[in-house]
Amino acid sequence: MTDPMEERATTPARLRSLPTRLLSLVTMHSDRIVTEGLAGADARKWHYAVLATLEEAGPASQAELSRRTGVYRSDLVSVINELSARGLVERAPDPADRRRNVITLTEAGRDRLRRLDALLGSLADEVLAPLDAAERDQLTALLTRLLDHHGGHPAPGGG
Amino acid sequence: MTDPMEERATTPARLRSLPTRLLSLVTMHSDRIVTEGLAGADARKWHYAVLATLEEAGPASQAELSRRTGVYRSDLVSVINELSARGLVERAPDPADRRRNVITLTEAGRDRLRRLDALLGSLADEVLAPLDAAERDQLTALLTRLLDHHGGHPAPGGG
DNA sequence: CGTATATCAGTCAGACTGAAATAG
DNA sequence: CCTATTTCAGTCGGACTGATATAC
Repeated sequence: MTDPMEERATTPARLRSLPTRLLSLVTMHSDRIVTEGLAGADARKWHYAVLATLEEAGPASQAELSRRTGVYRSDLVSVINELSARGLVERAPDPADRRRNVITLTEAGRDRLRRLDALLGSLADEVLAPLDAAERDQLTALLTRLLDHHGGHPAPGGG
Repeated sequence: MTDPMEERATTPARLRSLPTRLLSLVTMHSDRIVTEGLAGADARKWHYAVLATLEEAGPASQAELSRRTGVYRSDLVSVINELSARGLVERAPDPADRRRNVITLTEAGRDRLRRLDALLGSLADEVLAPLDAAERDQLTALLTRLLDHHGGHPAPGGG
């Protein structure tokens, strides 16, 4: 059919220039790099999202964390389980509203967040390697406008 | 915890500016728009990829299509099943190499491809709505460089 | 009453793996 | 013998839904 020597057959031009496909493919690479990099540090994306949110906005209920991070309430349960098992957050009942748990960042959690900040920075470097600083800003700006237009992360299920 | 009136709590700056996260989130919106749009036309992303590849590069074996589109050989089976059930492609044994099936685009497949081209164009418009033409080109160029750097679509499993 | 919270039990599509049967 | 092709069966994490118990 084609030269058996070439390892990766060429993809049609139509597919190569489709922006929605480009987004999917680039994100697949990016997600893989980030997921594997975090796994090497015994962490996951949601861990970082929760820790960063707690540091920037202070203690919060799980529902609040869900709204801020985009993680589904149902999935947040296990994330908080994992984080508290590692001593990175504390989960305590809210005396003011006994339906709620108050999630608080511990000192160990703050330390871990520093490490993950650095790690994610270098992983982003790996993903964006071929772009210079100005181009990275350009990309970030364009993506931010798209995201704002489409309403940020999907509002996790009101279940 | 915060004003109960606001529906979507604000996401921390660190998360909002993380390029890898931006990619994930934008792609989630983009994929949803594309998947739902195609579903409304009784099609899926792989359908389009296969049809476009067949038109641009001519008849090919399934392994060849897998290499060109990035669809896994195992998943290609059902895609070809669906396409041939709709009369959009024909699957016939290759007399020159009886391991192979030769997949050929039918006239109906060519027509369908035209429709999907138009549909995907308008779906891409929807995804990129806030960007003008120059910005879309910028985004496409940046993503293309990232994709080339990371080696295109992952080479589907060598089984 | 209606609504929000935390939790659990699942579904579902998509990426990916392993292995069998057949053919080169 | 080793490799390539098609196919099937199945895994695995991630997004997402539904139901329940509890509290407001």
